[in-house]
Amino acid sequence: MRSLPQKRCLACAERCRGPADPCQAPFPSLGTVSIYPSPPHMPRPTTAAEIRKAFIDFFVEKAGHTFAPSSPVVPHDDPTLLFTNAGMNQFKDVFLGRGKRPYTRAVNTQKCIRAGGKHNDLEDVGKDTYHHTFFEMLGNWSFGDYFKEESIRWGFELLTKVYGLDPNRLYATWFEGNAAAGLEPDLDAKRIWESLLPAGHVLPGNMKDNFWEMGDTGPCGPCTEIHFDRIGGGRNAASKVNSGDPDVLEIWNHVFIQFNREPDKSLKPLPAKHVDTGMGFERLVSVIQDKRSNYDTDIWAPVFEAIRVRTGARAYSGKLDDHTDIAYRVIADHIRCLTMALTDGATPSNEGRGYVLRRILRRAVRHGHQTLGVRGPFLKDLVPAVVASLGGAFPELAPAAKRVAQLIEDEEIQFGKTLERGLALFADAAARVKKAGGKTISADDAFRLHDTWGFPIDLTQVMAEEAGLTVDVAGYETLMEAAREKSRSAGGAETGMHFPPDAIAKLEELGAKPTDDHGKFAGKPTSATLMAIWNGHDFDETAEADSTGLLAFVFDKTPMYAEMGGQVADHGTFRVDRARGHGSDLERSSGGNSVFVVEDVQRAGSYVLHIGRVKQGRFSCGESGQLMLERDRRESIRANHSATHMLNLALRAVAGDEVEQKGSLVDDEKLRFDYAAKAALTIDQIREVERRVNDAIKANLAVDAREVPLEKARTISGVRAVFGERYPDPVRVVSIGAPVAELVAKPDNPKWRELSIEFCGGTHLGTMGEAKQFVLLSEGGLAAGVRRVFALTGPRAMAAQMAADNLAQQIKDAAKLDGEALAKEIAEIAKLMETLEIGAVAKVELDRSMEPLRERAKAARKQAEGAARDAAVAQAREIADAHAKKDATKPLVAMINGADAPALLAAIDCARAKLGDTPILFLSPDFDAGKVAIAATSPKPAIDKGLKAGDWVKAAAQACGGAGGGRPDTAQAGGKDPSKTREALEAAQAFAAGKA
RNA sequence: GGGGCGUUAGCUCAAUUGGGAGAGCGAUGCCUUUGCAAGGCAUAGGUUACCGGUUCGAUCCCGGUACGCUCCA
Repeated sequence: MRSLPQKRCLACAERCRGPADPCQAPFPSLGTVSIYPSPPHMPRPTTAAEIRKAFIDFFVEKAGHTFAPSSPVVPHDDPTLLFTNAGMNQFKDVFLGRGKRPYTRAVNTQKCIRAGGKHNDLEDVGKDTYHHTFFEMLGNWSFGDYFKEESIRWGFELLTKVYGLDPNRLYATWFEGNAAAGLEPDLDAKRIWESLLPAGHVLPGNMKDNFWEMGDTGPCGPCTEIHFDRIGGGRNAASKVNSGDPDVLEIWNHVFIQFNREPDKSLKPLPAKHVDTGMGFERLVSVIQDKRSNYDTDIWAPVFEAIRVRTGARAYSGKLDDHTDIAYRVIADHIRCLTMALTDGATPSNEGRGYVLRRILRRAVRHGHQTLGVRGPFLKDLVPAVVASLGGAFPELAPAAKRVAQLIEDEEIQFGKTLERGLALFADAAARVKKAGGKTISADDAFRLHDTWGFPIDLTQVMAEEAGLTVDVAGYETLMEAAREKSRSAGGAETGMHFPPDAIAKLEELGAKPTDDHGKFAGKPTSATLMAIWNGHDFDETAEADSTGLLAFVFDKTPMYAEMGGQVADHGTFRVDRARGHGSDLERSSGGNSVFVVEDVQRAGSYVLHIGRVKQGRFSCGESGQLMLERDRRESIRANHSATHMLNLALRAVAGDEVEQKGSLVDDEKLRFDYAAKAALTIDQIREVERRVNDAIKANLAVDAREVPLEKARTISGVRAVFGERYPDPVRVVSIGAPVAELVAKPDNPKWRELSIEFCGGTHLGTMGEAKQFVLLSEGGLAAGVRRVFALTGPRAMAAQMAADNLAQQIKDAAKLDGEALAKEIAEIAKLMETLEIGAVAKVELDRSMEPLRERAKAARKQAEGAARDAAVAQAREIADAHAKKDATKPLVAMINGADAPALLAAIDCARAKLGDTPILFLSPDFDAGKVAIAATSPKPAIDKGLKAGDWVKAAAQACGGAGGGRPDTAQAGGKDPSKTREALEAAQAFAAGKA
């Protein structure tokens, strides 16, 4: 390792080349920026690791940026996003005006995945040199701080001075404007670039290339792209910019965010202007290392080597259309993506992002199996190579490696099963085609193989080819498109209230102060002033009871908790009681109270929105009144939230330290807790978890919450923080069992590990005793490696306990019953156990105590069935013997007592054995059930004469109000009127006589 | 979020106009064999996932729920 001193350069001009030298000629237009230090004298970064480090160092050291580590590729708090797909994702709230950071300049390398969403590069991976599902995005950001001038000039300096790229090979594009969209050209960017680059290297660009939008709505603005010509040599490559030429490629995009795209498609200027830049790391490395393909850089070499060793394939040779090389690229890309996504907490599954991961994995497996000839799981063995190559930049990889490899192996095995089943189904389809003399696997078969059984279409094609068949791919595509359309068209409508960033800005303009919500923890009735009324589109001055739809009220202060951190919002009311002196004289004289019912509470920037409806009267901005929350609801939520913390602690104690919170939901009815764990909890573990939480309740442990500086708070031993979550500074620490002050006084005390200490902004109990009782309702799997438990507290928990106790008693009482009464009672109890809320432990115990009862009921049922059958057979024997003595050839019609359909059939069998070729019909009335069972058999000779058993029983059944049928040789029927048994018998006799 | 498919004995799976729930493997017992491997015979094992509906009758048809597989967004 080289380690040269990083001296600041004082005579940079000697080494710096290029048209603009910031060391010598600082940007004249920028007072503060011009004095940033000169680039350090260090060797040109050449390895990927050096290049990454140089980027971050440049912005941190030169321009006061804060290094903000990459957020996880799995966004924890953005449901609109499948994966983190750009560097700005973690700052989205800042751009939307909803959040703030303690800094205004940030830099990082962001882990990104582009697959499955709006940006989907999955299908392109392997075919070219630059598409990846996983990649790093280098970026620097300004949050209402510097703008175009600094951003462009620093970018230029980094590329030319630090990385040593030749300015004559750089090109820049600027937004030319769009009259139709009402957008001015970005002449600022044009001017700045013209001062830096050779003439002819600064090019206008259109809406598509140079106007950036985050999505259909949201922040947007013009951007300027920096392109690099790999060939150089003094040529002018301007015509090749943005033309798809792989040798002239975009490397860095600087976006200047200054507008917000509204739902009605109009553009509104943002209150604060931002800079968002992104530079593809892998691409930059290829440029600096002078390789024509990203895959030829040192980023991929270790992963390729691991693939070679594991699969025994020949070495990677970098050819574009060579199948082995394609397989190398696909597998290397996909294993990087999978390792990172799984490390960050995603799991392969059958929906959402998990499904994207499953597809990625299967694609890699197929390339390995089909092209490289591997058998069995092998991707899992490549994880260490990824960790080795990326673990330095992303320290979270190494500790997760073992778990990730296990997940991958499980998934590979599962895919193996899918393939095996698919192969069998394919063989079936192929055999059918061949039998019919065809040559083509039908579109239906191909589609079903894919859609229902997950058998990939290209595999079907390969298999068909080997069997000398073809596949109707065109028809398959048609079916596929139809299925896609069906999925798309079924999109649901969005609900809720839209509160755009410019509404926040307008509130600020109107001088509305941020909502003071310090009272939310106490939740006491608060006298508040109505500052603004938002109707979903505009601000109103007043609101009346007959106005339809939801409104959002903003107050100067509030006792209500807005939905956050998995805790639901408070409900409540806002009242103006004019008789008591609120409101204007006019309104008072008009009399009456006004009531606004709050159904939801949301945060928007620093404001709290109280969303609901006017129930009575009218409201005007500026009025004061009482804000009150629903007390019972809040109490239940508090109990459930504190219990959730204790549950987290208890789970860790019982199921091991690897228990990692994956999410939680606390509302007024229950609590839900998701966590990562290898195995399901045993019933004993559930009992133990329950006991621990209940012990805390019995001990009436005090719950304390206090804000602590983040740095300090992180040092408290045993503190629980949700992975990937962003915490404010200072952070609120919630501790159960010791005052926060004590924790902070001695943060490394190992005793704290036994307490529940979490970063949490939710509302909690004063003492655990208020929760009264805790019952764990159920435990189950959510996805591979993720478990979910539901639990209750307070009155609901007590009710669950009582229900369990009652059922236990009911089961005890049922033990005294016998026969049918017992069976009925068992069914009754089973139904109650399904419908009632009962603890998981109680459920298992009740089930166990039911077991002997079920056994007994079953034995009794079998015995009863056996007895009924024996009785029926005994009667049949007598009847048959008597008949044999009289006239064995005549059809036999007789009544049997107390036989149901199966018993009748047994009786028929018995009689037939004795009588040989005699047609037999038995029937048996059941007066209790109001039914008549009928069964008949007819031997071949009788059938030939027209006595078909099916018709015979039908004739008998119709005579007693029923119907029936069956095969000519055996048939069953039933009547509904036992009082007409005689008629049925006569009808059967008559029918048989007519045929014989 | 929307589709498709599945759930039958301990396991793998059959069962068509809706009419008597089966096979193979495994288990158990007995027989054969000096013993083993094995073979022969017999037996047990089922609320056809759950709930409701249609029907004289539902594994089968219809609706719902749960779980699993799978495709799409």
